[in-house]
Amino acid sequence: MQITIPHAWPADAEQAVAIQDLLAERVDRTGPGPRAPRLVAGLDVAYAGDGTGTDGLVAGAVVVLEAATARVVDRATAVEPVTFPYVRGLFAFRELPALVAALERLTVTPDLLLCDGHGLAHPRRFGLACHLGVLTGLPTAGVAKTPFVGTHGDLGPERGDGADLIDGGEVVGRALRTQDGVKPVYVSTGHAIDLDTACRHVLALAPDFRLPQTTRLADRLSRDALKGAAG
DNA sequence: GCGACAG
DNA sequence: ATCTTGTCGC
Repeated sequence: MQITIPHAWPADAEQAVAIQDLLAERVDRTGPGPRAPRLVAGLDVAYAGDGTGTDGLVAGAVVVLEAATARVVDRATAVEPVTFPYVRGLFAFRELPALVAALERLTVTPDLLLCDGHGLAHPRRFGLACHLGVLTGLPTAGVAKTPFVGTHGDLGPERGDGADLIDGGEVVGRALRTQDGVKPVYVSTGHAIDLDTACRHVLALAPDFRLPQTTRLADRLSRDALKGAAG
């Protein structure tokens, strides 16, 4: 799929924030989004060299699963130099170049993108999942391993239990337990999907492990791509 | 100023 | 995120 970046590349954090504020208006918060997506893609990156600075490489990976069978139907990677430092709330600008390049190498168009990180659960309501949603026009959701913004009450101990993430008086995501007695993941919508639907898909994609298969496979693929390119 | 900090 | 020794639990 061809992707056009609708903004100049930011030279510093201030410009990056301005871009987020601008593009945040383009986020589609309408639900329900795809009830039964045929193809679900997982995205992740791996770094070589400095994990926070601008010296290393970033490998982006996309793995597309057929939801009904959990079979891999497509995959793509791209390795790029890191061009933006790690700044809280702005790490999308570190990962976007590699992820967009990988998405462009896909031979199919996914019905849903699951990103490693947050979507609306972001200080400016524009986390990586929202950014990728606006760029691609596809439904997206974020699955993060640790909370970022917001607070939530206690959630039950069993798989499927959840508690809404509240920030600034609004629901921005949900702490969702995907395995009995295991730490929850943090799901937030990115673009063109609602929270309940996103959580349903995340749960369905995580039958055996804490993280969805899409994320696990993309994580492994991004590390492999890095080895083949750098190390 | 201090602590915390998506990946 | 990545590096990496040591440790706990199944």
